[in-house]
Amino acid sequence: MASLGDLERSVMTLLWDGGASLSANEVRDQLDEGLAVTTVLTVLSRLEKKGMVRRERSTRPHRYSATASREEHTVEMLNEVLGTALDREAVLARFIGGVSDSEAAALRKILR
Amino acid sequence: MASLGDLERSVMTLLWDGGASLSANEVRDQLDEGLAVTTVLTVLSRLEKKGMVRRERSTRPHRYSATASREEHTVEMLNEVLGTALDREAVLARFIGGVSDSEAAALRKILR
DNA sequence: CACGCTTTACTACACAACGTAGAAGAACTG
DNA sequence: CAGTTCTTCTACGTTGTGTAGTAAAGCGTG
Repeated sequence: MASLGDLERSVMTLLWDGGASLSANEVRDQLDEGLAVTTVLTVLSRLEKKGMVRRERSTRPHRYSATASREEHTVEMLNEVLGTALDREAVLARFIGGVSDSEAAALRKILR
Repeated sequence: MASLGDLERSVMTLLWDGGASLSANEVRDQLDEGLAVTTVLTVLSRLEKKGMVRRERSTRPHRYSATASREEHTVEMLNEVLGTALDREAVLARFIGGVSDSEAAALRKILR
């Protein structure tokens, strides 16, 4: 449902990491791929339809921002995947069993 | 990379949950969607190309089985998603913070 | 207010993934 | 060998994505 194409992901990366909202032109410039603005506009519209981008229509270049942070989005994806499991605990166990030591330490703290 | 279409997922579900290997005809019958066998064969071939299905070519109806268990596959997906995170710990923290109490308890045990 | 510049909307096309299946060829069985 | 069963190859429609042109809409300025 929230899978992203390459260009879509690049755009989201800008919106996620930049913090501030961007106009289509700013996105195009920062992408630095020599794309037409209309291309960027199309992608932004599609991302808006997917609910990943919010568009400020009241300003005159419309400004776009991510509706969720990168972390929130990633967590959503993780939950979507976990939702396909029959045995959630088994999956979680294996998944968590595979993280690094420092990550495991952090998790122990969280779970306490 | 390992995303599945609806039919592909249905087929994998049969192979995962059935345990044993299946022939194309058995898959078609168990799917119970009135599909042509050739349709099932195409899907099985595509799943084989994706590395999710193993095909026994030496027997005469070829028999198909999943190369990884459902859990293994799900964990793989989880790791793929986690791999897109910039701050893995932050993502893990939020993700784990959202699981149920009993799941959290199970994880505490795992992490000990 | 009219004109030109900027921005947006609409439409379009190519390409890949997937669902779907027919036609034809290969293999087994009696 | 003939008939039946199974597999391969090819194909077509649909959908998602990358890409962009054209036209329409909005805005600033004389």
